[in-house]
Amino acid sequence: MGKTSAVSRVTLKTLAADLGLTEATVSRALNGYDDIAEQTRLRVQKAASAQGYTPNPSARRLARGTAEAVAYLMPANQSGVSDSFVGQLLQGLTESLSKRKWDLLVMQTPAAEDEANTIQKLARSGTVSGVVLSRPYKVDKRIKLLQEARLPFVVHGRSSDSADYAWYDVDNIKAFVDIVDHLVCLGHRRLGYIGAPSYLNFAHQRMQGVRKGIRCNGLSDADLMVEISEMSDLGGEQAASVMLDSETPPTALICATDIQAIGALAALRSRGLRAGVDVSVIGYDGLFIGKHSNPPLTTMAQPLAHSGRILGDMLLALIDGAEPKSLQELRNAELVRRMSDGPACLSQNKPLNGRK
Amino acid sequence: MGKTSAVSRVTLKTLAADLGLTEATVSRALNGYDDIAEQTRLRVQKAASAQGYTPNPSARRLARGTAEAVAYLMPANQSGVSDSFVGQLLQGLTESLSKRKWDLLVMQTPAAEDEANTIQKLARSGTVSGVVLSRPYKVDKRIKLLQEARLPFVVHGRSSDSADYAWYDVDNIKAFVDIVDHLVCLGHRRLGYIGAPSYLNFAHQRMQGVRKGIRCNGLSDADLMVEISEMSDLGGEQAASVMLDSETPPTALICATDIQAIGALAALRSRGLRAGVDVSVIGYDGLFIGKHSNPPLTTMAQPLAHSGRILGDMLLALIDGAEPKSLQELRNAELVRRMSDGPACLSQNKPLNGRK
DNA sequence: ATTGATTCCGAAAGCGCTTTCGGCATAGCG
DNA sequence: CGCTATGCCGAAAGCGCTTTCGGAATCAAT
Repeated sequence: MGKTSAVSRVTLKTLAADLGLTEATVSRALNGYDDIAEQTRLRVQKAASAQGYTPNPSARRLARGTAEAVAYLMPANQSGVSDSFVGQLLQGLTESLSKRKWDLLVMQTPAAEDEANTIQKLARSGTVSGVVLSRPYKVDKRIKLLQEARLPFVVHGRSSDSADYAWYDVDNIKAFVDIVDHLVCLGHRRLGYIGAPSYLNFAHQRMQGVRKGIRCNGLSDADLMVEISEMSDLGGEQAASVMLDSETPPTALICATDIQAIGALAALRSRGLRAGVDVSVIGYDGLFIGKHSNPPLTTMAQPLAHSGRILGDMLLALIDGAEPKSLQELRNAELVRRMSDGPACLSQNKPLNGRK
Repeated sequence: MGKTSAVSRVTLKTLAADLGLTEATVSRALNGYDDIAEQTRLRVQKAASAQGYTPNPSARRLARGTAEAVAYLMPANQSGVSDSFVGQLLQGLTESLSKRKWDLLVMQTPAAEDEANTIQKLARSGTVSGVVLSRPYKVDKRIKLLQEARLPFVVHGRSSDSADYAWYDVDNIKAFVDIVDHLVCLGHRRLGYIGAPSYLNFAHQRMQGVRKGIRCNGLSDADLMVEISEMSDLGGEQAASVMLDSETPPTALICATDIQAIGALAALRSRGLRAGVDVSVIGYDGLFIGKHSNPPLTTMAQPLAHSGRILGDMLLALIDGAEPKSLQELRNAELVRRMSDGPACLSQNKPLNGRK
């Protein structure tokens, strides 16, 4: 038989012909215009679903002049460790968008130089009517470009100046102040911070939080040791090693991300140190997997349960004309204590006297 | 200044007017037709990039009759644990598609009943010219629907009858035979298998693999204890608990996924059993996080490094007219030994004699 | 100088849908 | 019965781009 030619498409034209109506009438009937007799509308709808008519989105978009689609800009996966939140976020986004039957595109901004290009193309081509941007940089060109292009967008996170656009973020500063508070309460006086590259604004914020926490608790910069590493277990392990092997090692390690914290735990183990008793380790993210690390990781859990849907809803509202400034949502992270934190050993807090 | 009206779009028409040419000519110049004088082509290209012209994809798609886009059908996230591979896969897909500047849509097939509907709409509307499907069921209606719709697609994984379509998969059977072999070599004779719901075909395959391994090693069904659980740490923990608390507990636990294996480790710990010495535990997936479990998890690592790109390339080839059957790629998983497996204690192998 | 082949560009149709506008009915009113 | 209002539908233009076709030049060949 050979392959029969492609299934002949059912278009407005064929539908209209079948019904003895005009394309225009059928279109209006299907799109809820009120100048169509209820009876014909029913007839049309029945025929449409019977023949399995589905409008060609390109044609519709072209005619309507709207994209009926939004794009998600994936964060560049720098260190090989894929971001597990992407899946969840996308799921939420699709949920939110499906209410309007809009499409979700995912894109990656390639090399930094092409960034501008990519965004501008996106805006000018009218491929999408909105954008969700994850994990902005401290100063993020993409945001400026989106603003200039007048393309509605919401940011998952915030860049340094976040006054003028819509975002959904967690209060990183507060979260890390809280961590410091907690640790100080436990008697820790010499802290180590394992940070992430600060061009990522969340990393910057978390660092700020730690600094603020230090000040608020009457400690000085001398009481804080800082190492920046890449966001991977290895990075965390190396950073932790440096601090642990220093003259006056901190009694508690605060990590910008759980991944790094998990690496830090490895560094402890390899030195025979017990996390939670000899040295405290606290991460951030609330990764489910922290429950099963060795020992289970105490962490600041960020609420990303419905972040995807929230971002989606925000974007839709924005496209409908809402004020960006009215769409800024700040959530709080929550400390979930597992086993990697504990009171400071007093002996360790005064090593200069104790050891020498 | 109030907001200036939307940035006026630069279209073929405006471009052509500026250049004193026809839209048709400009279009052909930009699309590499050879009936355009080299000199005008240059002139056009210069003007286009100067004015930042980007063709409207809807218009182009409509005119060309091709979607220039493919869809990724996300696996439904059943147990709350988001699939971390989604991010990686998408990254690979975008890479592959960007070669042709095609778009990537992600969709989720909603409730099982709507599945047919969703797929048919996808096919009939011409939204995309191809589909990537992840994690098929043992018998997967979506696959049949895609075939009937004559929409090119590649499957990440295989359903039970995989002869006629393109797929990329790991040899699950071999992987689990290998696991059994390995365990038997280590002296284990009583095995437990923590499986996943077998409507997911990979789960079925893995189960088959275990069974085959048992046979090949001269063991009988009586030597294998099986528990099916959902794919989560808790599921794994519960399943492991059941086996561990049975009359004749297995000396080694094979888990369909790392997540479950990690749960199984928890079950061991809570019983004071040492993974790797009292009971062996082997997972599957090669999740990075297994390095940091307690103890580090021995696992069969599946190669999903470039799976996204491979799937993308396959799909493009398919759309270009390649034979589906010629696009079937089977990879092997690889055992990475960490700390959760070890030789069987002889005493444990004969508990009926030893204990009673 | 005439013919035929090239080279290059314009004209025009069309992709499938939306939307405005106008017109023919029918209904409602005095 | 004539009038305007109303309900319903067809006609037509257009969204921005592609692609086929034909025609006006230019060129080479006889």
